[in-house]
Amino acid sequence: MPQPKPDIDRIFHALGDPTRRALMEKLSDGPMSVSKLAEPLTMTLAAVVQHLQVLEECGLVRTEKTGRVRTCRIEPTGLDAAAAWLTARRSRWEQRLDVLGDLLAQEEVPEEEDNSFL
Amino acid sequence: MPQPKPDIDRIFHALGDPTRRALMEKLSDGPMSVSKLAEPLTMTLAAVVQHLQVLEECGLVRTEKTGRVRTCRIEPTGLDAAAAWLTARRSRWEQRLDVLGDLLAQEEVPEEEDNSFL
DNA sequence: GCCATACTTAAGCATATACTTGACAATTTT
DNA sequence: AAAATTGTCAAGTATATGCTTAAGTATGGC
Repeated sequence: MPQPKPDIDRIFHALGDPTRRALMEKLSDGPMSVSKLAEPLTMTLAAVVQHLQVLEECGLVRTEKTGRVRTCRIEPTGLDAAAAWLTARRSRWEQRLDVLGDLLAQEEVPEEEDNSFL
Repeated sequence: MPQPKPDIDRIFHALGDPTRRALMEKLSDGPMSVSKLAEPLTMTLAAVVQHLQVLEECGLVRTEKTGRVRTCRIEPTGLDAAAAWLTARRSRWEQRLDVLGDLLAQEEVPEEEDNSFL
């Protein structure tokens, strides 16, 4: 795998905004129209649409327009990459903390990218 | 708990920047001085320090200065909140998708707020 | 003491980001 | 057909962000 990165970059950036995370939380309740999503928010519909575009471009949300209403829903696999990154970091230094007990070794840590657990 | 949010807010924002995630990855190899961290990056030391401040303020990294060198290390519990958020979202709609499958087996998708099954 | 190392701090800058407004288009509803 | 609903699009703006430069502080080695 040469560079599977640009995706995770946009995903984390997307999740970095509190409004967008709020949209994700709202959508966890189930598919919803844009105006329904925007309803409780203190911003214009246009702003919400812009956030939705960000979420859709990085694969966190899928939308479909039927008639005049656009229905938004969570893309189930969308968060996988982010979850994988977090898990990898955590297992990495947990592993290191275990070993840290016995050695202050100067040996290099192997550059394994083991995502097989996903 | 009135406000358990501001923390996760800053954590996701911190992880939203690719340089800061790179720092986290580098620190997964073990504790490191600031200049060692900055070495492979194409930016000034000052910039790296600014990123480190962000990481430290949200509890992802802990630093300690001894002599003239500041040693940075990952704070093991730092990513917990973020991981918890992701897990919660995922389990939420996985659960929903399961129920939705059952519903679809019988009838059409309910249009209005029928979230009683959540 | 003197100089290099390893930061620290403050200021400034250029771009990115999260919005707003307003004008428009497509679909329902009446 | 007219009006209301639901969203789209294009600017524009104000602030946030990532970075640089430059000057300063504290420590360590000679």
